Amino acid sequence: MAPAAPPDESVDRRARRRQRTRNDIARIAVRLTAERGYDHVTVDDIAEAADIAPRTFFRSFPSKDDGFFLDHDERMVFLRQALADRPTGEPIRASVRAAVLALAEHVDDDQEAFRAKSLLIRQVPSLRARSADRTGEWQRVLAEGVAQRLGTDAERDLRAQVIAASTVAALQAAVQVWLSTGGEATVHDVVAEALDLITEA
Amino acid sequence: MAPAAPPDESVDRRARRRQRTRNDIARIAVRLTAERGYDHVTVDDIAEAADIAPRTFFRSFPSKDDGFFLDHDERMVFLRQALADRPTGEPIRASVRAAVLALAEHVDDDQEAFRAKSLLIRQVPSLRARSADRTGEWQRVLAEGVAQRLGTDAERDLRAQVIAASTVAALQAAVQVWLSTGGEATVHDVVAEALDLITEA
DNA sequence: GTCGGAATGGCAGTCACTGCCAGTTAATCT
DNA sequence: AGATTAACTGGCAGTGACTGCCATTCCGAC
Repeated sequence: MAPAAPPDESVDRRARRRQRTRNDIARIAVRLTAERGYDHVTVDDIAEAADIAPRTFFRSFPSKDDGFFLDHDERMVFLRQALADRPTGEPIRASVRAAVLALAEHVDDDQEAFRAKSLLIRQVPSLRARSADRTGEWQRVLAEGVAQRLGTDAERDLRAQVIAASTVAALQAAVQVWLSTGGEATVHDVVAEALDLITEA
Repeated sequence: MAPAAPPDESVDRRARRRQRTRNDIARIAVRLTAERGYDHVTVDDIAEAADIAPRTFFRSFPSKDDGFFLDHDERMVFLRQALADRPTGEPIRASVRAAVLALAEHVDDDQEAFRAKSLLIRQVPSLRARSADRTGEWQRVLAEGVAQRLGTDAERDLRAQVIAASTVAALQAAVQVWLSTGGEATVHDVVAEALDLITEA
């Protein structure tokens, strides 16, 4: 038998609790790594600092690295939605641009945390690789959105793929430059400039 | 005292021998993985099939994954050189385009092997992530070449980074589409088309 | 209060990878 | 040829990420 639908509140409560734990663990993992360096922090260390059993860590995150990409999934959802929300009449590049800029703005909320985490990721090979892979997922999201607009099959539409890929690449490049320069500009502005540079000769 | 310079021949011999071993191991690793799937092949399996001790495997490759990226370093050197070889008067985008196309042509030699390996990499998360990271190195090479031409500092020059990033992204996208479609076109042609699409509205 | 499912913990095992030392090979010198 | 020396290889023990399994605990629902 299907169990009686539980009152919303309790479900939310469980989910929220779970989410809070994840946040805590992630925060601790990042802090410890910043302090001691990635390979001087074991999962056991993180677990102990978070006051959980090591086994439990892997119930919250599939791997040690995943604590560093806590908000990735939400951002993917956000990006997909932001793109879908653009008016259908708008030129496709403009829509993509707007969606990505919305995402970038999202980041400016906690620039310092973002900068710290990004620098860490850039330094550690396994995190860097993971990050690059996840960037590929953003690209997939964009490509699908674009293909949907164009009425094509994303995987086979070179145009959609190139638009998505070059956009994400520009975003990525903008963040890297932002990290390397003092950071007097906001992420949003640098990204905007980078997006303009794609199509410029 | 510095040892007397050894006759070239012997040095080359050692290097060649070493290179041959590496090739052998890599080939075996790819074959086994294609047959059984990535996580049903241990390093011990590969070592045994290659008739070496497991410990020796890690003398040839820093990690299990690295066998799949055997020729990466050569390609980076090739790309750097190809870009440096372009005439200084040429527009920068044209130079980058020519260099990347030269690289793509390089691949058409053994399309089938390239396709098989690429499909494998695309399937396996850790290989995919590693691949994405190495793609980032190509981007760095291109960005440095571009910055040198422009007389700027690569890390801080947004324009150089965006040109490099969007180019590599297009290359990447082209390969993915090539993999997804039947492959009636050559890699070179698809890449050329992708590069054109970057700057197109 | 108690029932049932979800979350947690602990344990043992696999596998990637590393440092260390010993044995082997192979190039160089006399 | 035989001694010397450096590179290559192998084995061993240890660490750390991750997994499957089972016992325990927690907590909302009745």
